[in-house]
Amino acid sequence: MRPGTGQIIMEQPSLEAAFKAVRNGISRHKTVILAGNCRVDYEGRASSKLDPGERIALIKPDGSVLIHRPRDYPPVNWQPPGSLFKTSLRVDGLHVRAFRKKEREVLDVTFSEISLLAVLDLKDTGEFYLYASEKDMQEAILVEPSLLEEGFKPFTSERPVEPGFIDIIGVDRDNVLTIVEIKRKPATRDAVLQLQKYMDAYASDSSRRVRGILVAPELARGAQKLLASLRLEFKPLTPQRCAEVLKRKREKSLTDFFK
Amino acid sequence: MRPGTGQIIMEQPSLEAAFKAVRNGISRHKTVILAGNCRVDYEGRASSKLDPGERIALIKPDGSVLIHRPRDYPPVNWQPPGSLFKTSLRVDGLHVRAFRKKEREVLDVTFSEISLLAVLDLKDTGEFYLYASEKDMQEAILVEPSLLEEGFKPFTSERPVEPGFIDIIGVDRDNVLTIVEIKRKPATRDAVLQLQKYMDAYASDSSRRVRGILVAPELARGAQKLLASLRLEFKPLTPQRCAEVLKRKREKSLTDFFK
DNA sequence: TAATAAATGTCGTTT
DNA sequence: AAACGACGTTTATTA
Repeated sequence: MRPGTGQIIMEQPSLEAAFKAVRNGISRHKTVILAGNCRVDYEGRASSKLDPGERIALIKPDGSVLIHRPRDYPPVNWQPPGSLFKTSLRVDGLHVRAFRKKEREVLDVTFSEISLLAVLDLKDTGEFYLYASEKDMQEAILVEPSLLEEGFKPFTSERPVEPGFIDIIGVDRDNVLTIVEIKRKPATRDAVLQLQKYMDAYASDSSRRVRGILVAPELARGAQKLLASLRLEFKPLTPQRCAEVLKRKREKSLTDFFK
Repeated sequence: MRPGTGQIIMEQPSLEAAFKAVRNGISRHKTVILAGNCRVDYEGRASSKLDPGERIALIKPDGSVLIHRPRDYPPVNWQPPGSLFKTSLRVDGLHVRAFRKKEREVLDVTFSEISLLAVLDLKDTGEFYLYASEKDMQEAILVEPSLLEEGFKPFTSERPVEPGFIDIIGVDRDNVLTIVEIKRKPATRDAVLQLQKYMDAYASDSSRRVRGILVAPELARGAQKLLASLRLEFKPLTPQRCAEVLKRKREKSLTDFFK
């Protein structure tokens, strides 16, 4: 262990040395990384057996465990936060049991060989911001149509999100049919053409006037000219703004519920 | 790098050294672990920003990426298999971009400080066996009622899985009403009492004889006596066996489909 | 390629 | 505690 870092990193440690470091690391709520040959057994809602092979085990201070093979996005085995641990040294290797009493789930990992052991003291207080997806922008406009423009009335069925290809369809304050295409990134010429395609579909079987509005945080360079020539409109709106509106609406509905 | 192991492990490497090792490791399809202070930006179906903090980045040979904070089960940011990489050394640190062109998703990780770097060559060919859950055992008996006993006929609606509290209900070869309670683990006294509860519910509004069968891989010690005194029955059956039956059935139905 | 269903889904909120 | 819905769901299966 290097002084000042508070972390332990061992390459090809003996099982005995690894055992001590892992047990110590877990009890002190450090983040433990183990890489090497292991077998894994899970018993709970289902049960599983993973024959020996080289994987990475990640043990977090909050009691979550992840066993990762050198492929695939999801862990092959895992245990959610709140797990308890028992570490032991056995004849077949270093054994770590992660279990949740309440859920009656047990995860057993047995390392017969360890190529890397790291006990890290990770400090992570950084904020995580998740901005809304296009779907959320759609929902925001449906619950607060003035985000598009005053007087807009979307056609809504029971469900807040309409199926189909057109993001939103409705009528404006003058009862003019209005088709809305939403992009969460600067709208390109492609986005304009996409909207035009929907416009064509409606214009073909209707002689009524139809408005087409492209909603996006901004309009990309080449798109502006095309938009104007096709007599389409642009409404600037950011996913962030939509996220705020949705959040406020949810808080409001909660307030209404309690009053 | 230790000869014979084919792996690189560096503690507190310089960003320059880390850059070379990471770029090399990714291009050679090794498993790369990075731990240290980083910021993460994601842009795709949604967008996210993760302010600086200490995390673990896992880059797999199949092109999947996982960014793990020292808490929580799911990764805070990720990229599924098939991602492409661009690694670069910038003024603000070691930058790794994982992107998927088709899905138009980009993940950017920038390490300003690295406490651990590991480039591993994990060999993992071990088989993974997932045995059935209780629900799967239920389905196995419904598609192959002889698993319970010859002549058993479960009441089945359109769907193979019946809703409700009783696992399976049906009639035996003599047309006697039969209630089945399934446990995927050794059945305890509680399981016996649970079955008895369902029996009582049926006995109360019916004078017909009713059989109660407890299905489980084995009968726990204390349960055997209770079972006998309540005149209930036990049928040994393992989740593994059910999984095999289901697999065979699926293969058969596939064969029938093609002939 | 698109639609559907399952997952040891997980994780939150609401009842 | 149970139920319901969302998720950058992911994943496999099927039309």
